[in-house]
Amino acid sequence: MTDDAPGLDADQLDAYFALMEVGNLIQHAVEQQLRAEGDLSGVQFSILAQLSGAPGGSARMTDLADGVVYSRSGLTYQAGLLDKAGLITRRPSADDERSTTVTITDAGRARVARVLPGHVDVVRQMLVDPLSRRDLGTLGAVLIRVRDHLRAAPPRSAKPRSRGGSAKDS
Amino acid sequence: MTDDAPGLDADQLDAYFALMEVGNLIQHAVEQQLRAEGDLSGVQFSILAQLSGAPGGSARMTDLADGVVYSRSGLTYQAGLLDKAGLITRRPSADDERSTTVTITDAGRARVARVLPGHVDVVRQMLVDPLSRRDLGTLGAVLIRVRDHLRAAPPRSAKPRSRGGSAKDS
DNA sequence: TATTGTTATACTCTATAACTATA
DNA sequence: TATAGTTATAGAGTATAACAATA
Repeated sequence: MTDDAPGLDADQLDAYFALMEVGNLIQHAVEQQLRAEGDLSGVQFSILAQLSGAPGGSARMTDLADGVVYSRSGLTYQAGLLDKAGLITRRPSADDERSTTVTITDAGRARVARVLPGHVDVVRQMLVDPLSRRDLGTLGAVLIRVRDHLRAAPPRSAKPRSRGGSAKDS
Repeated sequence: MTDDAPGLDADQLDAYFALMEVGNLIQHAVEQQLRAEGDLSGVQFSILAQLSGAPGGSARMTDLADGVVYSRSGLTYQAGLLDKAGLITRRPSADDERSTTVTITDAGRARVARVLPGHVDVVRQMLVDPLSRRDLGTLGAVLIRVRDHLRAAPPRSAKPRSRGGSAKDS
């Protein structure tokens, strides 16, 4: 239907703009809270949170990169900061010496625990409270569908690395 | 109900994480497109788009700041770049000499027109296509409700400036 | 005195390319 | 040769505080 339309209709644009504005406002508020209460950036918190949920509190750099999008060097930079702060440790992986296994420390878990209440508070105030439980459920369901779609179709064309794969067209 | 709950339940967290991830992925893609096709950052595009829709293609710096969130100095910086590029003009406001009236130029409008198709394309691919029209409508409606809520209750506590207002408690 | 905007400055973050080491 | 990660470096962007000018 929307195949050769030069633009999007009003509803579609509204949804897009609202999504971006809401996302930015929440992100901004969350980053302020994380910085104030835990001296963490949003990215750093994401890394720690991801490790918290991982088996053994560990993951390889590559796994983390998949969840944080950023460039590898950017991840190395952030991991360096977290390491220096004693919130994670890094060591060569056991099975593959090329890999680095990142592990969250007790201090790291404590830091997450420290900022989590405030973090949750911000999310609740900005996103959860203004919606009925039912609407929030709907929102989540729809967004998860979008997310899965986006994960399945990564930055087509980008990623000179990591995608490697089958069809080398040169 | 969720009054003294220490955390959010799984559904609520899912919605939050999905929102942030989708927002970040789209923003990232959009910024790449804007940079590649129009040599614009996302913020710069926002400013130009806002001016495009304003009467006379003009707005005061303060009006722009309200729509872009960032600090005033950040806005001045971005406006400086747009000015240097010939995409906007700045001059003291007629009615209030303190204010700066920013106006989009023909070149500015042309630049917006140039990047818009690709911009719309990205949004369609990432957000519109994977959803039914109905789901997208629902998504938009819910997010708009959240957005209005957030706009009504600005960064409570923040903004030493601009909020001025009634109750000076000192 | 309050408000609008700019400037100076310091800092954080991200990306690109070159490089090392292991598979 | 391909993959995992780091390093060096450069550039963009943001925020804070001090400042100038008008209301």
